[in-house]
Amino acid sequence: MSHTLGLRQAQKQKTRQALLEAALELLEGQSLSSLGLREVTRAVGVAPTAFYRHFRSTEDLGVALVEEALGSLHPMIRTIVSTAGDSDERITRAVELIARHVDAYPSHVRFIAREQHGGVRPVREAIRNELARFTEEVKAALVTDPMAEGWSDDDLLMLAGLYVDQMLIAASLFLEALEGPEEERQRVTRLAARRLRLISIGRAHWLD
Amino acid sequence: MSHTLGLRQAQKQKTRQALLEAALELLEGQSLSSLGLREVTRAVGVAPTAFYRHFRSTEDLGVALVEEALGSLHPMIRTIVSTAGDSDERITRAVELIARHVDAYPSHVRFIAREQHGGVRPVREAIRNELARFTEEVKAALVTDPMAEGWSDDDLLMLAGLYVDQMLIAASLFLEALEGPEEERQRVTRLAARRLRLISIGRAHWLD
DNA sequence: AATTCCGGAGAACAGTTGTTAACTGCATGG
DNA sequence: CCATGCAGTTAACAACTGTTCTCCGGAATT
Repeated sequence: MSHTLGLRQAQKQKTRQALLEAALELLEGQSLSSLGLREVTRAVGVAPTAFYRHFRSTEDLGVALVEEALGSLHPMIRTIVSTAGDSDERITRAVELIARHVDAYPSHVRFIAREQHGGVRPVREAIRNELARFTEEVKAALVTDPMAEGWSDDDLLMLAGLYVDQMLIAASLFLEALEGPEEERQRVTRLAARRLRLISIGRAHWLD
Repeated sequence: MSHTLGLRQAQKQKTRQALLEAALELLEGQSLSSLGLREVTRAVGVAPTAFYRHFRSTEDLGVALVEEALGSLHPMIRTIVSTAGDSDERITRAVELIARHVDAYPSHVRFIAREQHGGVRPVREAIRNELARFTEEVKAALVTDPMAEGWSDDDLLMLAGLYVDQMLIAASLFLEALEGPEEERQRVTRLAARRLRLISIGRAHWLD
């Protein structure tokens, strides 16, 4: 299946990746809808027209970025939901993993947070679809928990969505705290953990 | 106090308002960081240079839009938190009010959702500050509730933030459902209500 | 009634944008 | 080894951008 790409295609994917990375960096200070194609090629050190060999437009590039950014998030969600331990331990571990992910891929997180409600429809939809897949995955993990007994499918999906949204909010808060003092990070950690704890308590008493 | 503005200043505020409204409309299809000053003046039917009489830049205009958009939201929050009745009634009423607000000011909601994490720092900060004020207000309302007995200040702020974020998420969902079928709006209504209900349950058992 | 103030218009600027066409050189497949 | 394919280049285009300076006309002030 995985042919060792020819020299030709290898070089192509290399500049394609360079374009994506340059775009991600430029997007730290603006939104996708204002990102110019020339701006990106200039940052890479390539002719403007080379852009068209890889993407039809910056919109197109944005959609590709969604896959890349949320692709890196996918394994993390798996790790979080498959963590063992009691409720508090799992929450602490989840927040910790989120913080670490933001440290590792800050521009990915920024891009998703920014473009989730951004000005480019196809990108918004790509993010929405991808997040819906995450939510389904979280829901599937919740079903296996004995606590899920008696829960309707709809309610489980609601809970999963609540968790996913909280994770995104937490990630966004960690991002803002990235260049701040360590104490700010600690504050965010505690806040996010307490939010998740309250949701877990609500979950435990949902069927009362 | 309220002088009837001179003809001069009245006309000025009129075109200023026209600029804000035109910008808000243009921002339905893009982000603030890609909004051009000429674009706005063209939509109003005024010379590009007239823009400078009112704003230093589109960033400046964006900050002004934050006040306008969240100003309209302020009284709604007051209404929600001051509503009487048991938990379920209050939740139903709150979701209803949110839906109605989105119907009345869709572009305001869109602007806030989009620029909360958007590419223009001063605007992000203005939104963050304004939302923090809302959260404080919600917290102040929560304190008056007998259920708040034994709660720490920090936990109350956490809960208030949770509520505010959920309201914003609900508003954003209603916005997406605006041009969709009625059944989609109903789905969002039920989803938002159940989310708030779960949070309220968690709140009721927080001190266990 | 004369003077100042000021919101807006007009023209011009240098710089940027997306897109087109025709090209070059090198890896690829016959 | 030769012919084809194709990633990237070069040059040029019309259209657009933010910003400056100069000016106009009418409201505001005295």
